[in-house]
Amino acid sequence: MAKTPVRTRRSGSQLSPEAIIEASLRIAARGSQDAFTVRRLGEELGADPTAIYRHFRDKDELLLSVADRAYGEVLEGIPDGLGWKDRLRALANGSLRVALKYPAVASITASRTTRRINEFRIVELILGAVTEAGLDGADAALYYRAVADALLAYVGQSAAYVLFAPEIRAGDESSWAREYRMVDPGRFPGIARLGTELAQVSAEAVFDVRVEALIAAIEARAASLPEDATRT
Amino acid sequence: MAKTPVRTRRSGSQLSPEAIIEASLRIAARGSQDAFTVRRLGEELGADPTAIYRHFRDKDELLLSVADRAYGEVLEGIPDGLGWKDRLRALANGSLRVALKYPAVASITASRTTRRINEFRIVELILGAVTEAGLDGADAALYYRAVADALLAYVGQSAAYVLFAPEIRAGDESSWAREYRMVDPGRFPGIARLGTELAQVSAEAVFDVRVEALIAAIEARAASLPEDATRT
DNA sequence: ACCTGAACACCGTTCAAGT
DNA sequence: ACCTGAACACCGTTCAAGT
Repeated sequence: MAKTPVRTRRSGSQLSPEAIIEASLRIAARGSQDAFTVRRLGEELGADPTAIYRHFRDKDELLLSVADRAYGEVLEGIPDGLGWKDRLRALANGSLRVALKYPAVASITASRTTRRINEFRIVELILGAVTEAGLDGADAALYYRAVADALLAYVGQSAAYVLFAPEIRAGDESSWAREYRMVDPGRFPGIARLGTELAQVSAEAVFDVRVEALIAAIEARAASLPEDATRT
Repeated sequence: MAKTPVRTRRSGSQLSPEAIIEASLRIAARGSQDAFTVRRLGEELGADPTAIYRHFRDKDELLLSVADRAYGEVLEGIPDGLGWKDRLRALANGSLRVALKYPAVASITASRTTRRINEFRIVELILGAVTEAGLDGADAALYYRAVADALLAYVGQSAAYVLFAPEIRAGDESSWAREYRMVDPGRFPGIARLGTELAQVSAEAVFDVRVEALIAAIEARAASLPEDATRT
């Protein structure tokens, strides 16, 4: 029984890069209950697992293409007409949303460059925001990188976390309520005093603090520049 | 030929958790040229690969123990007597240094909790810093989490990056000089205008911006509180 | 031109057998 | 009480063979 393929699309077997990317996203959307492997991909496509090597050099090239498709989903969710701060907030929130939708992709992509069209669009969006904030030249480049790398790191971290096996996650989550509540108050006074508050912090609030810290840093840098920085 | 084990410590084979952790750190310190696998660990110890299961439940439990040992190295590098800002800077710089020393460990630990002694000490250090900055209660807990998660995300991202195969890294690094220089200036004016500056941003400068943004956020939050926040 | 399937060189982990 | 080694259920990828 247990071996019948999910979708039997054999014989014809007309594969294409698009079909493979879409199948990858379907698998990635299943989160921790379905690993994103070449063999699983073959099953999902109703083809031999190695058939994808006819359309992508290796799994890494496929991954970058899939990630760029996910970037496209992020961009679709960002409305027009926002000021630079709200544009960055929309980018951050959208990135987190899409990363949690496809955690297997987001967790691997966190330190990668897709060098594809939607990444270009996101780079342009961030550059536009820091420029609108009043930065230019080396400053704009530096703060662009800080924002881009930080966002990738944040959402990649969140994605990796939801991918952990449930037992591991349960252990990590309960640690504030267990191990951290049993520390010696003499040796760890801060932990003992703030144990309750530490257990109650929400991931959303932490994410907000981190995003707002970046926005404030851009604003502070722009404010520290000489007035004549009103570029043409 | 090619099969002689690196260190033959057989027959006696007196393994211990400490010896296994130290062998793990030696392997992890070899970075991308030597994967941190159970089989490699057996070779390093001059024992059968599966012998470690007599001392650790599974690879994950070993990893957390190894990570906590690495946290100890971070703490050793932080001098006494620093103010809260310099303490956080020393923690950030030390974390990055140790993460790049043992990238295989740091890249996996970025979204984990070791629940071991040195993690407690780092939590206490950060809590002490935000308290000294003037935060308390839910605020202290929230900004603790923002700092801790951000640091883990930053150094984990950096560690994952140096672990990539050289070809992949070369492709990512050259992208600013190649793909990003060939974009259509009409469609991506920001990229076209700042291409040179983007290629020149250093990873250290980006890291600094991110760390200083966190410190400034703590300071701003503390400054926004009513005066009477001079706790007992 | 594209797909198949056996095969290779890897993983982490279990378990019966040794000492 | 601890270590060994065969074995299992996985990985990504190559390549000769099919159509």
